[in-house]
Amino acid sequence: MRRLAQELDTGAASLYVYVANTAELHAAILEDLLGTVDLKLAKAEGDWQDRLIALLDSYTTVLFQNPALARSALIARPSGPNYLALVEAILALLHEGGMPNGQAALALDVLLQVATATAAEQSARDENESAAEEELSALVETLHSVDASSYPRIAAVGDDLFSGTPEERLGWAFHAIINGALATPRVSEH
Amino acid sequence: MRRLAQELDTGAASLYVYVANTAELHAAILEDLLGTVDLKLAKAEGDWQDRLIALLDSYTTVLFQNPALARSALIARPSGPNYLALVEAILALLHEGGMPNGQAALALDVLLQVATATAAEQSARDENESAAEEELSALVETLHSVDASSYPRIAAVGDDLFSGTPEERLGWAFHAIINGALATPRVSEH
DNA sequence: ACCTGAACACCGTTCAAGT
DNA sequence: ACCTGAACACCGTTCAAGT
Repeated sequence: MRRLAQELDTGAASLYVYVANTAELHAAILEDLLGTVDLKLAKAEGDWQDRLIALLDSYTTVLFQNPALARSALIARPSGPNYLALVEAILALLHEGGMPNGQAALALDVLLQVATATAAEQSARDENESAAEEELSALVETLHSVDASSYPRIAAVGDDLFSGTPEERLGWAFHAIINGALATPRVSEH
Repeated sequence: MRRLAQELDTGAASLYVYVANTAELHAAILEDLLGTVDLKLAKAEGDWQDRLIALLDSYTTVLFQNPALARSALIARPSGPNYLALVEAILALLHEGGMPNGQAALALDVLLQVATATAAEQSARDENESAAEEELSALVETLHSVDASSYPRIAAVGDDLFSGTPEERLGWAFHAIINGALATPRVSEH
């Protein structure tokens, strides 16, 4: 609030004429930013699943550009036209892939959540790079030096826990969620 | 920091002898809290998949108990023995279900991320209940009154976007991710 | 080695007073 | 209706000085 007010050469109090609180401000900025998501990716050629993943990648990239926003997007979702257009595009692709509505509604949530959370995670690292590197190397060290008799599965999986680029890992996650959503009926057996 | 210091009848500065910053403090508290996750659920009777979901539910419940912590857990993961034990238990169940190591490593990430993000989302709502209710009803209203010709898929899916309890929705997400992870090889075709 | 008070540099939000 | 300054009630972190 104070930073934005300064940018606008006014006092922070003045902003409260236009916005109720910081959460609302964040949601408004995000809604605006969502205008830069490339919706044309949904209508390109190729497999519906690949187009959906391209669209989700575009959404993730947009969030990556604004660290603090990604974090608040996890909590306060926007509801403007740009957000609706993104939701519509995702639902349309899931429909094209033959996913029943009930499952598509849930898949939408999980896909956006994973994309948003990944951006939030990564952007936090950007803000404090040295600390993040230290923490990661500490975790890698811990997991490597882990006692194979106490933690046999961690030892067995080993390097796989960290292998692959973030992009590959996120791409796999999208694929897995889409595949799983297709195969998982909504009224399950328990 | 200041609140914890007050609780301990000391100044905030004193805490920096034991902890480098707030992120480290949060990670330490979370690591401690993870000791209350019920790992016995992994060794109970029944389907490995149901046991895995019970374990993930237990993890989610623990995070629900501490709102602020869930949010920071998305960014700074702990690396203590309780965290390792949880990771080991999840990997063991995925192994029991016949999931290859490479896929299990990625599935672990996605499952914990979804659980953590869900707790973070929900806990933020707890902190400002009235604002959250308003926001949700505004979103429901928006999605209901949406122009069916501009957003046909949103209109078609309709109530499914909000149906089901949070528990059911999260349970479905876990199921879908596990199913998808089993069916999605790591080196994909693109 | 551990603790302290005080200070620095920030936040979001409210409110009476102005135009 | 919109804007302002000032204040309130917070933060995390640092640092010189104490024990």
